[in-house]
Amino acid sequence: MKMTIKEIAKLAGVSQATVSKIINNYDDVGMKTKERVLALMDEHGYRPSYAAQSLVKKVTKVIGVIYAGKINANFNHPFFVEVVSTFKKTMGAEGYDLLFFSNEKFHKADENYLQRCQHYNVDGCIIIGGEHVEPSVDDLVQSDIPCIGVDIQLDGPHSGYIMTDNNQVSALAVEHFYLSGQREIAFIGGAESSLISNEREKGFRERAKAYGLQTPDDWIVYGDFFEDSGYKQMNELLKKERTPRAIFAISDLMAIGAMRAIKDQGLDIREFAIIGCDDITAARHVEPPLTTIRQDKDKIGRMAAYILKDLIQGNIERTSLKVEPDLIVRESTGHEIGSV
Amino acid sequence: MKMTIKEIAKLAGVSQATVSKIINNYDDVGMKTKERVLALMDEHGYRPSYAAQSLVKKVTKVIGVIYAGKINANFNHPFFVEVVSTFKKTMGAEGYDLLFFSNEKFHKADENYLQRCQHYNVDGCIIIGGEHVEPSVDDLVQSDIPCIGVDIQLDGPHSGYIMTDNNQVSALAVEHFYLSGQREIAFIGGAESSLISNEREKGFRERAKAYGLQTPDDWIVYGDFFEDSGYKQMNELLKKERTPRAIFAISDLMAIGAMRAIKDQGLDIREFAIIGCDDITAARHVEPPLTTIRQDKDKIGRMAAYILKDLIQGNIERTSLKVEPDLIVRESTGHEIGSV
DNA sequence: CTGAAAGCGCTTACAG
DNA sequence: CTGAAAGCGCTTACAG
Repeated sequence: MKMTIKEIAKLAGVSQATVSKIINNYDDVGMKTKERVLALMDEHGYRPSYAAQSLVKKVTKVIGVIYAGKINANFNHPFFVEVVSTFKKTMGAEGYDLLFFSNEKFHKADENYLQRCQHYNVDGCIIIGGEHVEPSVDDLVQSDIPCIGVDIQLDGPHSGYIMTDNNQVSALAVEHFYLSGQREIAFIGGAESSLISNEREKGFRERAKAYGLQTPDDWIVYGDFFEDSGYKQMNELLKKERTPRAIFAISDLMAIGAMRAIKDQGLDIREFAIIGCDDITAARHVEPPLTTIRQDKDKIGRMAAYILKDLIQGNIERTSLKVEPDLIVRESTGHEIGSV
Repeated sequence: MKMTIKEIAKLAGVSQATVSKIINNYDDVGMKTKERVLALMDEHGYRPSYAAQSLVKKVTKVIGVIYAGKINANFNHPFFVEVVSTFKKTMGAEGYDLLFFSNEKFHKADENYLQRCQHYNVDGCIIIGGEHVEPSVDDLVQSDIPCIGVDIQLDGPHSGYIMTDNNQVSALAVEHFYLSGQREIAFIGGAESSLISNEREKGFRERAKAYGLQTPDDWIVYGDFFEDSGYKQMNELLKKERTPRAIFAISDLMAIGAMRAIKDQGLDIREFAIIGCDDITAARHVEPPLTTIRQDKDKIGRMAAYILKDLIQGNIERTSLKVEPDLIVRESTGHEIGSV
């Protein structure tokens, strides 16, 4: 059933070498021979074996996909799934397939990303960054395998990384509050160990200062990006002596949790101004619809693919890119200027 | 840097064959030799080449993932992403990695799932079913490569499939309407070519009949599973001479669209009873929270993995499984009995 | 324009 | 308990 090059060669009455040259588009093969062989390959549905090819060539046309870190970098994470989806499409158009490493056996001490990449001989890989990244990621990044990081800073000899300009994320939120007449803002961050959360907090503080806005220290609290933590932190904020009216939560889920907390306290949600982050589907559907900062998932996925391709082809070496976020204004900040 | 078995053998002062036996856990190797070689492999981070191994062995420990059909079966589809996520975890625990085929080059006439599976020599594959499935899927399913289908009926010699009991999906919805005192129900289906939509419609009609409920023919309409189509179809329903008060939409997004249509018409949403399907995140957050029929994504993904494993090991041949859905009662059907 | 031969990194009877 | 040798399905100088 499954044919080999040898059988095709015999059928065509030529040597293996000739068939191989046709497969690999060498131009020193006679037209008639070529046509005959091509027809035969087509007829028998012949496809050269990946294993044999990759054993002798260096190229595999396979990209490894790694979700690094124990938290927030999962296959079904709503942000990353969009990024990876676009990445997959873009790489797919170039003929690459994606190999997703499972790390369920990772407690086994000898598991190691570099080894696995070498085992499969992938042409390159994409690393999705979560929190508490395994040290073995670094061995991979320092190797000569091209790597592109998303939301993780990679500094290997053939690596790059890409992420949203998180400073700008906060800038947009703070600016929008400022233009809405808010003068005091609370901040609900993610885990304190999170690179993303830290960048956004830094941007938040700087920008608030630049606009002369107040950000009392006890109005800066931390959740874990999920809804319940937003609910809990908002309740804490509402217990303070002075309570905030403007809240920037660095994930939509936390913002939604915060809205729920406000309602559950019997307060009027219309008297609060809330901004989230991500623009998940639910953001449009909560009451009131949530103003949010959207990351350009599409661009991130697409650029990650382009950069990785350039890295693989040796067109570039180290590189990094920040992608601009967008402000999406909805009613949770009380008005509808430029609503999308 | 990247070692071969030959180098390890030389370092250890034994033959390749001996090293190979150690890698493959043959038990006829001396303890001391084994330990020495193992230590060496560890020290040098040696990992046998996938290509070389798979060339000579039949097993690859790689599973192909195929999103078949042009519609509704995407990498980032909210339902399938959960299913595949659990599938990945379960297979991962067994040491399998997942290879996602890209089908961006698919217009190229010679693309063919069977060929690609053979090319990579995958141990088996999972096929996610959408609409308008490519005929080439059938060649794969009829081959001797084990296949497990999700939301697609597969009848190959070594294949199985799994999906929610769609008849039961409708049964739960109809029953809930019946118990809420509704006596006339409208139905918003998906594309008419959709297997899932057809099963649900069939179940809906049968069960409504069994309960003696009215389902006027012009109250049975079709969208495309997305929000806007629900909005549009609901508007059509509201133009009828007699308009429905109870609506079963076979996706949450369409249900949410329908709710929006009702509100936009200036009608009181509280006078309608609406049931969706899927239990997406937004279902909890719309006003009023949406009653829905939840599919057990986790179980589907897990069972798909178990079945595929059994298929690969030859423990079973053809098989199929229906998974029970759950009714999640929220306020869109007017009361809160047994709310989750 | 075509083919013989070596080699890619492994595994597996087989012989000792 | 260990190793020499053939073979898995390809590609690539090289010679003709």
